Amino acid sequence: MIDIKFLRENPDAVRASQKGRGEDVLIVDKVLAIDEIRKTALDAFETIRAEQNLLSKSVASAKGDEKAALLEKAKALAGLVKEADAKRAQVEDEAKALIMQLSNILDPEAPIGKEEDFVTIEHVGTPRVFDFEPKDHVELGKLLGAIDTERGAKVAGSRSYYLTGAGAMLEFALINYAIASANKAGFTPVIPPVLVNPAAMEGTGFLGQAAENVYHLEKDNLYLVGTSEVPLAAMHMDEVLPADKLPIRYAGYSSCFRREAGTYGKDTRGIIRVHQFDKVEMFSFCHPNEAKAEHQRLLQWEKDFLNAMEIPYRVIDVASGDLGSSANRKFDIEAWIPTQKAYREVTSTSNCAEFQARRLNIRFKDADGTKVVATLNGTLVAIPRMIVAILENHQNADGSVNIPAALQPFLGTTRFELV
RNA sequence: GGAGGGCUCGCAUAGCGGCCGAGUGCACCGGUCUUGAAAACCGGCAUACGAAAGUAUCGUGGGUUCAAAUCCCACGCCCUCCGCCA
Repeated sequence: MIDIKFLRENPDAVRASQKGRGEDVLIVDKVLAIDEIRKTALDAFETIRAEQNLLSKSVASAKGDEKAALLEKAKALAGLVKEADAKRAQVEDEAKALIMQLSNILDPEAPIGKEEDFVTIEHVGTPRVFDFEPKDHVELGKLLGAIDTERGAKVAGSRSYYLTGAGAMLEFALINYAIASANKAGFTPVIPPVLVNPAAMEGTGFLGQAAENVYHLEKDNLYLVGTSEVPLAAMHMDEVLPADKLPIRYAGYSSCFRREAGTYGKDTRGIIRVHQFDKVEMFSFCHPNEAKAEHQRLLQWEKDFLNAMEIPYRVIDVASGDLGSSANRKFDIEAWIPTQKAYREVTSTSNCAEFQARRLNIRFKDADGTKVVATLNGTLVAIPRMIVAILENHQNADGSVNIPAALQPFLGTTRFELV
C-alpha cells in the first residue's frame, strides 16, 4: 500500500509511476478525491460522536424530569450518530480498497517499458561450445533416471513431474548447499507454513493482479503460497521490531504452488514451468535507508550461487511494466540454457521498500519513533530451473552429467551416470 | 468430529451496563536517599490519526442500548477432556 500522506504531497510522482508500469493513472485522482470525502466524513462523525458522549454523560448524572428530557434528546441523536458512522465506515472502506490497488512507486532507476525493455547489467561466464549435439533436460532426465514428466502428468496432470534417483539427490544437494551457505552468511533458516490466511496473501500483494495464479482452498479459506516470501513477510505482521535487530534475514525453504493460468502453450516441455516446486528464498527486513544496498547484497548472494554452479548467466534490470505490484525494482538472473540457445530466468530479487510492510503493519522502533520497515526478497535457488541449467550445461556426449565442485561434497560423487 | 474453559495496557490479574482508556502487582524509565548498589519513597510508563481540542482501540466482525471491556450473535485463536489419525 502506498502511504496516503506521500500521495497527497506527491501526486505527480505516483501518476508517473503508475504510467511507467502501464497501469491505471486516473486512480490517483480517484484516491485523492475519496480521501477528501473520507476526511469530511470522519470529521462529521467525530463531531457528532463527541456531542453524544457529552450528552450520555449528563444522562448518567441527571434525575427525574431532567433525565427524561435528556434521554429524549439522546435518543434522537443516536440515529444520527449511527448514520454518520456508517457513512464514515463505508467511505473509509472505499478509500482503502482504492489505495490498495495502487502498485509500489517505481525506483527512478528502474528501466521504463514493457517486458522486453529490460536492461542487461552484465554477462558472467560464456556459453559453452559443444562438440556434440546437446540434449535437453527432458532427455537427460530420462537417461539419468532423474525426471519423470510422463508419470507426473498421469498422476497430477500437466506441469507435474517426479524427481527420482539422481534428480531427487540433486534437489537435496542443492537445498543443503543453499541453506548451508545462507546460514553461513547470517540468514536464519526457516521452514514456513505453505498454507496461509488471506491477510498474509493480501499483505504481500499476491491477491491483486497475481490472484489468478494462486491456489485457494475455499472450504478453509486458506491459500497455497507461490513462494515462501509470503509466510516469511507475514511472519512479523503487526509487530514492532527493535531497530538494533535489523536487518533480519531469513532463508526460507518451502514448496511453492502456482496455477500458471494464462501460460497455455508456454514452456510445455519439461520442468521449466510447473505447478509445484521447492525453493530456498532469501528474505530481509531492513531500515528503509538500507533497502537499496540490501538489494545489491541479495543480488550478490544470488550471483555467488550461480557462480558456484558454474553456469553462465546474465543479470537484467527488469523493466517497469514487468515488475510485480510490490516491487519498486527487480533484478533477474537468467541462466544460459544450451538447447534453447537463450538465457532463462532462474532467480529474481525484488526491493519492495515499505510497500509490503505497510500492508502487513511491520514497523521498527528507534530513537526517532516508530516507522515502517523495508522488505526485500530474492531467490537463492528454485529447484527445477536450477536442475535444468545444471543438466544441460554440464552434460557429456553420452548423456552423463558432471557435478559442479560445490555440490560434490553433498552428493559424494563427481558425475551422474546413465541408468 | 464432540464437550467444556479462556482471550483486558510488556507479563500476571481486577473489572460483569454510565464515575473505565481502564485499578493493582511485577517488569521498565527518571528522580530522592547511598561511597556504590539493594531496599524504601516520589514521578513516569499503550497505539493510530490530528496543529490542537478530540476521536478510535479491552481477540475480530456484527447487534441491543441514550450509553458496552461489561449483554446478545457469529467467527478466529489458545487451553483441558473424549474420539480419530501421521
